[in-house]
Amino acid sequence: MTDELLRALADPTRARIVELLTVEQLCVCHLVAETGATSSNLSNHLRLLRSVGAVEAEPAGRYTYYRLRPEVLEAVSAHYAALASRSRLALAVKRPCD
Amino acid sequence: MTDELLRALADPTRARIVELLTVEQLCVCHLVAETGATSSNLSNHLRLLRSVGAVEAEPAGRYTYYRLRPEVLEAVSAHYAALASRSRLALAVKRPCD
DNA sequence: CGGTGATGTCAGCACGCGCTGATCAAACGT
DNA sequence: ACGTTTGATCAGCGCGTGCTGACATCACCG
Repeated sequence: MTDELLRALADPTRARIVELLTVEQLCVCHLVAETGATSSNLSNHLRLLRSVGAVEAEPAGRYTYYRLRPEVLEAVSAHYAALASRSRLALAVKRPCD
Repeated sequence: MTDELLRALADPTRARIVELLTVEQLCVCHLVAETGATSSNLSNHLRLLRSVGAVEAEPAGRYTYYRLRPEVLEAVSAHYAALASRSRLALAVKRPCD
């Protein structure tokens, strides 16, 4: 669970991209239409999402389809679930301040 | 599930704070010792974490103890779990590009 | 083969944001 | 009461990073 992955998913524009991709696979032109962002802007965001393994690209002729990698999202979910679980136990412990 | 909450948790320093607080409740002086950051730096981070509801502060005389709010972490986990679940179905759908 | 449209890349700019240092308030110990 | 310590707040600085615009590339179509 790298910080880079969490930071990549926490950006508003990229979070929007991820949300759109949870419905169906989309090519960049769809994302341009849905988000209103420029193609170069989206291309930069998609490159970052690729670099952290959150999405993968499938060139299809002139277009490029993007899809999510569910395992990665599942890993993020598990990460926060573990933090939540441990934090429940932590409420019972208080380190003395001396 | 606000973007602000996700962004707050994605910052490396704040992620470290959260991780430390999953073990036990700590006051700011402990966090200073554990992270090596300055108290004003930590105070700023803690204020942001408070503003998004991730932690709560309990003044105890001269000290201030901080603890996580497990429900919030659980909500974040559930958020990503839902994305992961939906994304699995999305792999079977591909919007035509015309 | 040119023309067009889809996508990627990069340099440059601007804004956001994290870090610092100074200051202040409150609480404890002497 | 006074000094010390904890912690919060704020202004200012600097760096990271997202956005843009121009250019390059590749695939399709006439």
